[in-house]
Amino acid sequence: MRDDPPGATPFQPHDHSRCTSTTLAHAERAVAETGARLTPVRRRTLEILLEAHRALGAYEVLDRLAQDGFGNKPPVAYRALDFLVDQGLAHRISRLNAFTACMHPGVAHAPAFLICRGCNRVAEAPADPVRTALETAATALGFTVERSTVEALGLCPACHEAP
Amino acid sequence: MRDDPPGATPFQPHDHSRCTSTTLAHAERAVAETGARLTPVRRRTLEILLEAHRALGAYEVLDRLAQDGFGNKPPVAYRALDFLVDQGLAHRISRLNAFTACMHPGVAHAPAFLICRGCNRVAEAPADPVRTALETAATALGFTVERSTVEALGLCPACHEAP
DNA sequence: AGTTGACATGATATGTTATAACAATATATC
DNA sequence: GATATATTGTTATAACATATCATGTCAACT
Repeated sequence: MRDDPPGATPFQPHDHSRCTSTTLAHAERAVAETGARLTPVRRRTLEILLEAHRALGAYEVLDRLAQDGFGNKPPVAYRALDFLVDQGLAHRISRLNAFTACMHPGVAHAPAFLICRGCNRVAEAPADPVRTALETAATALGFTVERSTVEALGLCPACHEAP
Repeated sequence: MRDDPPGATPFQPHDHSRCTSTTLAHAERAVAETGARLTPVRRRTLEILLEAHRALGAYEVLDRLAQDGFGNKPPVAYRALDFLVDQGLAHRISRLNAFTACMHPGVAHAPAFLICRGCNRVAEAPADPVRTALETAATALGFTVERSTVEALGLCPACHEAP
């Protein structure tokens, strides 16, 4: 067993079961603090996202939930996913119409998403300077930014070497 | 008649028929240069986007194409829209699953999109500094960016005043 | 313990967005 | 005008998403 280096991303090798359990433990606490509950469907949905370590469509999530004995109708997946997104435990990747587990829960962040077209994995990159630049551009046109989406499609280090 | 000020955006008043005809004229030339053809459906699709001056869903475009005697099946709209996007004459707004005419065709650009939630109009903002910041963040993780999406949701100047 | 109210889940139905696959037609080139 | 290529049309279906109403669960209060 080894610790993940700081700044670890899904693109780098890491102890997967450990990052999963750490995140789940955090989730329990974080959710409780807001007065919400991490119910079985919600917890399992988060696990599914964590196990995948890539963006999953709502229907992929739904299939797995159904296999585990939860409902098999779309709202089941969408409600759980929306909950996780609201709680900051998952992100929606607009470009893919899909969802990923948040890799830095608890830390205030509005990341840029790096989507590898080789292995389909998604990493979160620190995006403060990106947001700042966007704010500046928007302000120059008199536009007030409320929410923003920053997503990049390309190749991760591993897929770059072995295409 | 008056000229649009440099940096005009859909958020500011401007001579609409003029910006439409200018863009169409440019499109004819630009497309010819690449060896492609601006066929009737494609041309009409671009006109539809230009007339709307906001993001239109593929099926909205399709309805209008059908009214004009073109096919009424989804691929008709999607093909024309994809063509225009490939040619740099239109943009896809990922957040809205919708399309807009490009307001700065010909000029090399990878704009940030400012989406007003008041009036639904979409403006393109210069995004070079934004892309640079994104490149920097990605490179730090060994990720190579090929395409990127930068979209902001918020309020335009007009809607900010009169909500 | 029983009532209430808020939250959560399940089920039905439908709406919206997007593409694969193939046939028919137009256009360019030789 | 024969051939190749690009474009359009059609059928069918896949993939993504939400509205609505019924049912269940849990905690707080009386």
